[in-house]
Amino acid sequence: MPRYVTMADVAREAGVSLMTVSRVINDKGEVSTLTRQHVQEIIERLGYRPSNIARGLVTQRTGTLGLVVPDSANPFFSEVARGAEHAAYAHGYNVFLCNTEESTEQELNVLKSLDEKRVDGLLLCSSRLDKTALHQALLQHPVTVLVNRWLEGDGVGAVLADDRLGGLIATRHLLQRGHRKIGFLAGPPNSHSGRLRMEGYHAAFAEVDATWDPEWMEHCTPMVDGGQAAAYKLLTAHPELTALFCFNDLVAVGALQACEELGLVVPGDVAIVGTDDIPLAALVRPALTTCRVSRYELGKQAMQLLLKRIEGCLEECQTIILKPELVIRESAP
Amino acid sequence: MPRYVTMADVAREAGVSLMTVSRVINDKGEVSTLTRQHVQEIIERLGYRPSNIARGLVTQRTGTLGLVVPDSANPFFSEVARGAEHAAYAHGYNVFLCNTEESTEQELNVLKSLDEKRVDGLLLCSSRLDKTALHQALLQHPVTVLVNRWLEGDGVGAVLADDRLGGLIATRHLLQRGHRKIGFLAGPPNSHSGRLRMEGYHAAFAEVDATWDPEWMEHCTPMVDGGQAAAYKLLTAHPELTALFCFNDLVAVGALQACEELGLVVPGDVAIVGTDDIPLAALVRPALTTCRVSRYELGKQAMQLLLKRIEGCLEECQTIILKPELVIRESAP
DNA sequence: CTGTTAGCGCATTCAT
DNA sequence: ATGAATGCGCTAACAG
Repeated sequence: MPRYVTMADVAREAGVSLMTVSRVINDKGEVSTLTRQHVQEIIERLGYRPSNIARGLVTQRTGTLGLVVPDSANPFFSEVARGAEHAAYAHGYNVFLCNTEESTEQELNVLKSLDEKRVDGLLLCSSRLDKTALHQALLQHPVTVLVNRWLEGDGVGAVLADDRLGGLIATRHLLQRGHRKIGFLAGPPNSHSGRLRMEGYHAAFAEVDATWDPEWMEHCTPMVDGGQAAAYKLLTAHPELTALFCFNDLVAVGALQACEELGLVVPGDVAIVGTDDIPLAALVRPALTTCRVSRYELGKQAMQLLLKRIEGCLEECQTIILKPELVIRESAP
Repeated sequence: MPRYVTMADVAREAGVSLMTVSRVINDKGEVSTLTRQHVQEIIERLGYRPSNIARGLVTQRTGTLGLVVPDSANPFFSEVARGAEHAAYAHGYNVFLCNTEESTEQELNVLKSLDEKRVDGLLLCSSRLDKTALHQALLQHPVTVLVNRWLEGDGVGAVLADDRLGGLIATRHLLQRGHRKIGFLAGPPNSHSGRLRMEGYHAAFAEVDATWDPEWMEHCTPMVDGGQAAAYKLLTAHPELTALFCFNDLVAVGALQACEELGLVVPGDVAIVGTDDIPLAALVRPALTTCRVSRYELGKQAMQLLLKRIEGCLEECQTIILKPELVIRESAP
């Protein structure tokens, strides 16, 4: 394992001092064009790469960021991550990707490890920590921006989708098409987004003076299996339902499968609206009508906000809310 | 921005020397249980977190790894990444996620940035660099393991799927079902995997003394759009084809769409076999028959190999080859 | 325009 | 069982 080339090696070889090399590297201070070129050559020849870790020790900035998500293989978060990574890289930062596996203990662990790595900033997606624990955790941390999660009070940034509006426009669409008995596959009971979507769902009924039945709602795990089971149960118990609004597209796909099992035609017998517009949504048959928030944009904007705050603009707009839009496809035309 | 608590702060507060604190942190050397507890308490109270970057400067090990993928939002790589990240985290490492965006220039850039971060090791997935450039790049780098890419000669580790075998069993399945005119949607021309799958495709024909026509092959971008366009073209030009073997599942989904447009029933008129078994494969209708390699396993095994090599076992088994298995669903029963 | 001195936060080596 | 000195590779603040 041959040692890394150091600045001292370059300086010796070039016959100059450390500082001159440092200046060339950082394009700082006045260095004569001649020596600059000379040093440049030596750097090339020796294949010198400045150590960001040594540099970080003195500058107190590592050029690294932490990105914490529940599950980076989930198509939702993988897109958010990509948007975030892209924006970070454009500003010269590298990002640590950390999965919490939906576990709060693991979430605390990764936050600690990122802290020890001295990341310059933190992007925390869909944190499952409760208010107190989250506050506590952020105290020890550098600049933080939350994605898909809101925290009252202090000055942490946040980027969110307007989930209430999402629930509203999705349900409104179904109501406009004449549906009155609309089921809601609500996702996990402790999901903040889920609660907001429910509010929107109720608000839409209120707009047209229609009434909803609490029995029309069913919680489920936010995946295909969960959606299938919940849809099966709901449609069996309430054959009067003519439409379903779903927590996310995976759940909606599960609902599609449940309808298939029950011999119900979509959208003829049951119309279905999902949420998120993951790539899958356009590929299943019937293709899903769904409520889109750009996940890539979510990640990108969050990262840009984080970077601004790192660069010092802590007063910078604290909360960004992305509006969803309805994408009408076959499952609820 | 309050300064981080340092070891000196802890030492002063505890009334001991730096070394004692260091020993407590690293669980090293003999420290009396009493002082250990005392120091422990102060650490808790002050919320001290050792700086991995300072530590890295002296130990020459950062506890960080680089993970380079073409596109982390691609379901294939996002699963690989998750397996890799999981394994790394289990060993106390954090991983930098880097996207190359399928660009070799970008790939070189991220490799450079990871080098400057002094990562302890590198997991390089589906590198698009040619042999020479790859060799050149790896020279400057610490321990490296390749995923989905083979490089002859020196001692870099590699974990790959047996793509030739994949092509073989997929095509063999179609031949066994009586198909003789089988098209091949081959993916990008410069894809190594694609070439191997083609070999397997040809080998399967040879097994049963059947012949294939070079005209039955069509290159395409490895995504839904690419698959759709290529399948459309191929099926139009060669109406005699009764089956398609596809570079990956996204391409296969594109082929499904092309069949729909052309009024061809799958699998009645055209049978389709994909590759990878991404989650989507089971969700489209008809569900895809496909050739599965566990992507999670690919990432996990690669990372474990990398870690072993970092820990010193450079002679450790250099190449791991994962066998694919055929998953039979509706598109080619 | 260039070099010198100092120190970032920690672990290693040697002393006590 | 504990502490003092030294240096990891680099930049910031001064000097010259």
